[in-house]
Amino acid sequence: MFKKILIAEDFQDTNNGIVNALSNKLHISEIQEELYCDKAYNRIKVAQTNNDPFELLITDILFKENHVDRKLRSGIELINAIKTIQPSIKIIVNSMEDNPSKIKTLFEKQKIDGYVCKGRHSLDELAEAIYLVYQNNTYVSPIINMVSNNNVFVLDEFDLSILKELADGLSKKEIAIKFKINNITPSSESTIDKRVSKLFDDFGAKNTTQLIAILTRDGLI
Amino acid sequence: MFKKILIAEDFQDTNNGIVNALSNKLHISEIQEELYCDKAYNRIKVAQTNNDPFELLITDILFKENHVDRKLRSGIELINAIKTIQPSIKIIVNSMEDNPSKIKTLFEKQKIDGYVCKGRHSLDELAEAIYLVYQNNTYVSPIINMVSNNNVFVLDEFDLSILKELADGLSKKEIAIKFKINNITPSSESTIDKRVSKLFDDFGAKNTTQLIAILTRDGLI
DNA sequence: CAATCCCTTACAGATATCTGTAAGGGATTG
DNA sequence: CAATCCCTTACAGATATCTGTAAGGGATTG
Repeated sequence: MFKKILIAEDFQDTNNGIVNALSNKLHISEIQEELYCDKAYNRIKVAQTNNDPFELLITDILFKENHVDRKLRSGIELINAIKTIQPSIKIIVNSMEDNPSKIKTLFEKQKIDGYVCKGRHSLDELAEAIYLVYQNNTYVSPIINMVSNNNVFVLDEFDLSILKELADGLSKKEIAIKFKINNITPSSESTIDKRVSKLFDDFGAKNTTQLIAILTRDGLI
Repeated sequence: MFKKILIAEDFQDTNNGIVNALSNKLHISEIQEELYCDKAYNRIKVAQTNNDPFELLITDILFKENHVDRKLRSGIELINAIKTIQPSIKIIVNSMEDNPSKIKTLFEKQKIDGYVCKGRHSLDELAEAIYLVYQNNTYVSPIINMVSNNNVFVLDEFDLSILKELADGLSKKEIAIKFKINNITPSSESTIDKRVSKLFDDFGAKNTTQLIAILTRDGLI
């Protein structure tokens, strides 16, 4: 079993709960914890320099802002940074996110080894995840339906650019002008119109306002 | 100090963390925990019937849905239900919510005794809150600026009705018709227009789409 | 009780949104 | 290489949005 684990999680109660559970259930000798991404990064870097590296990182995605200046602003940035200095480290993400396509991206881009969705069985699932990841397998919380995700409509970069500008209060004419200035193509108002109308169909929205409401609520923009 | 406490919190890790911390720090003899609102309610009811009531409830606001049928769907509903059977019980809410006006409402309507915002100091704050609430004082996490809230624009019921319909894709004309049918007054399209325009100013939005984006992101609708 | 304030409502005019039609052009197919 | 498909673009017409003006009416103020 893993001997040295780091937990990065900004909620003190959750952090504490994980440490306690892992100490009791899995008998891991060294569990350290950090409340900030930057500190977690430094700790992993130092451990590696001292030839006593961490074997597993358990991290959240969202970290609350506060007055402290920080370079790494999210679990994703933390993982990216750590993977460049210690690519072999195992990573399990423990977060509230339940959007399958976002979790899929974590496995594909961040090359994580396990995903545990915070909920009524987090701790049991986390123990299971650690067990499987130790054996070079992957783990995803059963509540996340990774299969049905194939039918879900995917927003590409162009769609997202349009949607973000709309949520920012720009009219389609203004977006067309902005795209032309920034050499984003296609850029005609008509094409933007067409794209947004297609999204109405995909997401069952009657107009732009409802579309933005749906996507904002789902955290897609 | 309190002798009998119930914790209602659906995240197993958080729940576990709170129980551990309170056992160690405050030496409270009886700490029970529940992952569901309905079960928390029953436990409090039974304890009261047996003349061994809980003295303090620590609860979250949001509870994840799952396949289980449930009557009480949120911490707020749980508090309301409990206050009707045991008005004297002390209540501390422990949640991610950081909107001052929503927290203010909890104190005014749900008559809670303390509010702890989940974060890097949750456990320390929770211990402090329990200590103060035991002495019949109230507690609010310092990060919540309850004072500046006075300047924050408040959405009344009428504003909310309009905004929810807009987010649901109805045009202003359709909203006017719906209001007339449901005898919600005022109901003219012109008045609805005016209200929404005022909200543009309040929240710095250029149009309806941006307004709904802002309010949805902030969780106000 | 007259003046004032605030809310509701109507209406008008300039834009913006939404839907549908159609043309053109690059890429793919047979 | 002709046919087809898909994407981009333009344009038109019906609605919807947004802003501003103004009238009326109830509540408050002096």
